[in-house]
Amino acid sequence: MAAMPVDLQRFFDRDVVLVARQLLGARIFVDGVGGIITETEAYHPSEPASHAHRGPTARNAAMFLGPGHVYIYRIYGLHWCLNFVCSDAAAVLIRAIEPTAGISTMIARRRLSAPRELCSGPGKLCDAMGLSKLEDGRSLADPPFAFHPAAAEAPVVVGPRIGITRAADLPWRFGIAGSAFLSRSFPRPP
DNA sequence: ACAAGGATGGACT
DNA sequence: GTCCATCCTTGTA
Repeated sequence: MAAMPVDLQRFFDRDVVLVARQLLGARIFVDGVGGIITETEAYHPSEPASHAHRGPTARNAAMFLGPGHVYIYRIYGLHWCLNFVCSDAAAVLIRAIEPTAGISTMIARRRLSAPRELCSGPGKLCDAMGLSKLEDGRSLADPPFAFHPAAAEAPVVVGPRIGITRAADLPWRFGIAGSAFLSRSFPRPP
């Protein structure tokens, strides 16, 4: 296993809400299949929606491996969800990606051809990129992963996180404004 | 030992 | 909009 490159370590070893914002526009590939991150959510152990809120367990062990690792868990007994670990066992859930590479592979895995449906949800993008428990705890610096930070900051829309019951008021969901590749639309500001 | 329920997606009305 | 598949982790006894 290669050492975590300094720049990757630095990118993720910061406040999880800042990282979640700055991940918009970054690119992630798994064996060359992937694209541009368009939607994220931040989870911090200090709030009860985080899987690390009650400390280390067998499931969340990857959250305690340090910044730049991948945490993948199963949800509702059938889907996988991809997270990037930050400082303090916090993590960013990747909710949507705009596919740019390996699209024919994604179409084969998803058995759908509409580009907008390939990675527009946390479970969908794991299916499209072939991610499962096997990749849980691996480093983003090592194969099969390739990660490239965003070149420029994208215009951001903000809203409450999806599908949670606790700490549901925190505005910790972020998306690229105007993107056609979000999991669902953001609520209009009041 | 056991019951509850979840950071979802797809099918359907 | 509603319904629910499916299973593993977790809290509680």
